[in-house]
Amino acid sequence: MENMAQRAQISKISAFEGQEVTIKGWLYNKRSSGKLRFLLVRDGSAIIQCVVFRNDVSEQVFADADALTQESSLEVTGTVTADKRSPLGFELQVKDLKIVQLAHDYPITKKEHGTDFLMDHRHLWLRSKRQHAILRIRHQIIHAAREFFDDRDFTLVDSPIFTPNAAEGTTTLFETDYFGSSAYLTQSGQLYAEAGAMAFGKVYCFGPTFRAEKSKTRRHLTEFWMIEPEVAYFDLQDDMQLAEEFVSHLVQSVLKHRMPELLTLERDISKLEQIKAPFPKIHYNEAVDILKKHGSEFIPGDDFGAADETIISEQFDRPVIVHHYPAAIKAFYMKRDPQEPESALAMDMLAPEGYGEIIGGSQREDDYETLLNRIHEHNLPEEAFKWYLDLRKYGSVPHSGFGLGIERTVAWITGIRHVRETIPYPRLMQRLYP
RNA sequence: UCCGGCGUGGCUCAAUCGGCAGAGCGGGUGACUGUUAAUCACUAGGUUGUAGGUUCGAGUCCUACCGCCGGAGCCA
Repeated sequence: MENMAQRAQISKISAFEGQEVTIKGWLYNKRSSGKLRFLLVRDGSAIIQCVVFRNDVSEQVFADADALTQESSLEVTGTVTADKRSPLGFELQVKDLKIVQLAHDYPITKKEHGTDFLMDHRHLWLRSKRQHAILRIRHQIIHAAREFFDDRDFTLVDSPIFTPNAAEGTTTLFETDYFGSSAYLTQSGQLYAEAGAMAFGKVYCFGPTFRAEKSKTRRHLTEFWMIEPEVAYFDLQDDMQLAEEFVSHLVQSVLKHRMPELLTLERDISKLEQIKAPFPKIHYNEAVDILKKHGSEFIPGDDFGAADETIISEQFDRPVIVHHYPAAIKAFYMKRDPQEPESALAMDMLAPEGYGEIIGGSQREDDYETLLNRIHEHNLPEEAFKWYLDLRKYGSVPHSGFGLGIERTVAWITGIRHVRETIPYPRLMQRLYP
């Protein structure tokens, strides 16, 4: 391949109409008809059909086109032409072709495969259209999340992954050996974010979190990503408003920038278009009334099960925030409402269409003595929380925050059933490879 | 951990009442000048998850084990 045509990215190919370009990529699929070979070439940005006509190329080039197998890497040079038959709108009339490497027996074929097989080949599965669409939307959601907080003058203050103690008990933590003593993988960055809020006013952290729960459902991973804002001088009302504006922004950003991907996934766009703040906000007791009305066997005072969450969320056309949960079922650090001491100033946001809880948040306990008592009541080691208690000793203020699970949010917005496809390499109870 | 389901070529599946293990895709060979999961012809490819049992005969029935899937609990 001696000629030096300009290099083109397929997604930007319209700018090169009529010109000769070189595309470097991989063979996505190949079809043929007589003296024609249709090469579907992908370069990571998009897929373009490259047409090889026997009379236009050397014998060697035509033979190479014939020999190409699925996912072989190649460089192809030709003229960009507009074509109404093409989904992209453009094709490449091939003049020259160079095989970079010939792939043998690519395991993922054009017919359907089972999830377990595909997950065993997750490193290759990422090349498929559907996975591209999902992961590009994930990228958009993460971009929009950072953009949202950055535009509001939040500072990114990340929390550690190794932690000496548990935020809410130790049973669901992954324990690791840390130079002879124990360290746990974090299950929330929140406590550290609180320290950040006392230093910077408005902060967020964004990173992976780990839960050793033996959960086998479509909503659970053992390793997932969470974005957690925390704000000083913020009460529960402020927190709920921030949460609804945040989620609204994520959805609108995906609608604005990732419509082709949503269409690839056959997402019902009308369901997303109505996701605009404000969201409905209901008291825990109102949620209980809804469950009663719909014949649930729910026992007031308990936390909602998956079926209960679905019943509640089905009453609304956008995410619903449930607040004032019984303090008894909530974490030790949540502040109780002085007006109703049995209730925590806590809130959860339930996504529509049965995707479950995507946000959990609260106003935090800011009184030193009260928090110390809670730590004792929950049988947590006081020593490990000394630094956390310091925050209540040196200029304590009301503050609130929440955590949003990225994978559940991606599953909901993309409309895919299971969270395992919303992360490049899902970690599940039975899945640690690749 | 509990409940339910499924293990058959590389992949996705079929095989009637217990009676010759089959198809499509992928691989190989060939045909075709506009294919869209191209199509067509030919071809290779099997210890039916493992171990035992019932039977003249087991992919099919029974027992145990292993693996996976779905759901529950817990949570984001």
